[in-house]
Amino acid sequence: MSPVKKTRAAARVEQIETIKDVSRRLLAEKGVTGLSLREVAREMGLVSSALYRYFATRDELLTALILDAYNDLGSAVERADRRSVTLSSRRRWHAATRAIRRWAKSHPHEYALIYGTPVPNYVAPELTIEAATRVSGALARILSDDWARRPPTRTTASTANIRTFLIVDNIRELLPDVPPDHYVKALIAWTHVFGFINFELFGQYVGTVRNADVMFDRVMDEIADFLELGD
Amino acid sequence: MSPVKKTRAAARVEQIETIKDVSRRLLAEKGVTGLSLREVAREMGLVSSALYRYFATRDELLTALILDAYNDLGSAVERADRRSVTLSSRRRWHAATRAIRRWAKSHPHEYALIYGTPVPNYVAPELTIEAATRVSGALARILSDDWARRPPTRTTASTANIRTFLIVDNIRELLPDVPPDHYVKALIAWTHVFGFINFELFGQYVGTVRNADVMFDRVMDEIADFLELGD
DNA sequence: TCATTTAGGAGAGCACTGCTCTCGTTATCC
DNA sequence: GGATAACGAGAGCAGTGCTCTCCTAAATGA
Repeated sequence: MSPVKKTRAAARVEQIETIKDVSRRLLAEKGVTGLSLREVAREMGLVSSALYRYFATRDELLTALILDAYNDLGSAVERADRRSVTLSSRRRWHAATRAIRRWAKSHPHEYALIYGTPVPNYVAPELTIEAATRVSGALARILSDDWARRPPTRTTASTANIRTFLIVDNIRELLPDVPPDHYVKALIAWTHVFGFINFELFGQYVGTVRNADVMFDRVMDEIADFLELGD
Repeated sequence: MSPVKKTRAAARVEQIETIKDVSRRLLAEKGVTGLSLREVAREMGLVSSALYRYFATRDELLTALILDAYNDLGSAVERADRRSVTLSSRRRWHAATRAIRRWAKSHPHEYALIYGTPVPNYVAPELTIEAATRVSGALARILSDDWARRPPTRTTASTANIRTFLIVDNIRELLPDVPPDHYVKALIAWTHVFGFINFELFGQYVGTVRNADVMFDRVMDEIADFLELGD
C-alpha cells in the first residue's frame, strides 16, 4: 500500500538473505550435520534465539536452502540450455547434463541436500516440487524438441497400459511432443543423470571409475543413443 | 591358546551384537540422525559411557552398521540369484534386481546409510568396499555368465582407450567373460539399479511414477534389452 | 592358590546442540 | 504521540557425543 517499502521490511529480507548466505557457507565447509543455528548466529554477531524470528526451526531453514538450491541448479541448467539451444539435440543433451554435473561438483553439500538422503523425515513441500521441476523440465524440453523435429512416424500407442504405473498427465506437460510409449525411456534417462552423479559424489565409483569426467560424457552419449537423439 | 573360550570373550561379542541390534531398531524407527548412543545405552540398561568400551565413537558404530548392511544386502541378492541361477539371464537379472529393491524397501534407513549421502565426512574403509562388492559382484556374475553363453563373435577391441577412464583390471575381475567395450554398458546398468531405487526412496518420483513396482520391472526390462541379455 | 593385572560399568562433568521463555528497546502504524 | 508489533539479549531446559575417574569382578600368571 505504501509507495515505498520502509526500512523494516527491507531489513527483514536482508537479514534472511544474510542468514541463508552464512548457512550456505557453513554448509559448504562442514556439511549438513555441521550446520548449526548457534554458529550462524555467532557469525552474524547475534544470539541464537534471534534467528528464530526468521526461521521457526532448523528444518525450516534447511527447507529454504533446499528451495534455493533447486532454483540455483535449475537456472544453471536453463542457462546452459539457452546457450546451446541452436545446436543438435545431442549437443543440447550433453550441455545440459554437463551443467548439472558441474553444479553438483561445485556445490556438493547443496547437491546432497536436494538429491541425497532426505534430511529430517522427508516431507517435500509443494514449493520444492515446483522448483525441482525446473531442472527436469529443462532436460525434458530437449527431448520433446527433438521429437518435434522427427518425421511423424509415431504409432501413437494407447496410454491405457502406461497409465497403470505412470502419471501420464504430469509427464505429458513436460514432454508434449513425445509419444507416451517413450515416457519410460525418458524417465530412465532422467534417472540416470542423477544416478551417475550420486554414485560419483557419494563414492560408489571408487575402484572402478578412474576419470569420471570422461566416463560421464561416454555414459551421456550412450543415453543419447538410447533416446535416439538427433545428431 | 586356551582350549575353550571363556565367558569373557563370548560376552563381549554378544554385547556388541546387542548394541548393533538395538541400534538397528532405533535406526529403523528414527533414522540416522535420531540414533543416539545414550538412547541405545538406556534401552540396554546401561550408562552411555559403557558403550565406549565397545565402540570408540558414534561413527565407528555407524561404520559397523554400514558393513553389516552391505553384507545383509549382499547375501540377500546372492540368495535370490542362487534360486534363479538355472533360469535365463533375463530372469536372473530381474530376480537379483528385485531382491535389491525389496531389501531396500524393507530396510530404508539402512539402505540410506549405504547408498545415501555419506554420513560424516565420507571415508570409506577398505572393509566396506569389499562388502560393497558382494552385491555388485552378484549382478556382474549374471552379465558375465550371459556372455559366456553367447556365440564367440566378440571383436576383442583394445582396452587402451577404456583404460583412460576405467580401472579395467578391477572390472575384469567381476566381468571375466564380458569384452571390455561393454564395460560402460555394464556400469550403466549397475548405476541405474540404484539410481532408480534412490529416486524412489528419496521421493524424486513423486508426481511422475504411480506404481513403482510395475515401473521398476519395466525399467529393468529395458535395461536387460540394453544389455542384450538372453531370454 | 593368591596376588596382580585388566575389562566393564557407574557417575560426574564438559562443551555443544535446538528450542522456549521473558524482558527491555525501538521502529512502525493509527 | 501513544499503542502495537518486531527484534534482539539473556537465561534456561533437555538433549547430544565424549572424557575422566573410580570401583568391582573376572581372568591371568607365579
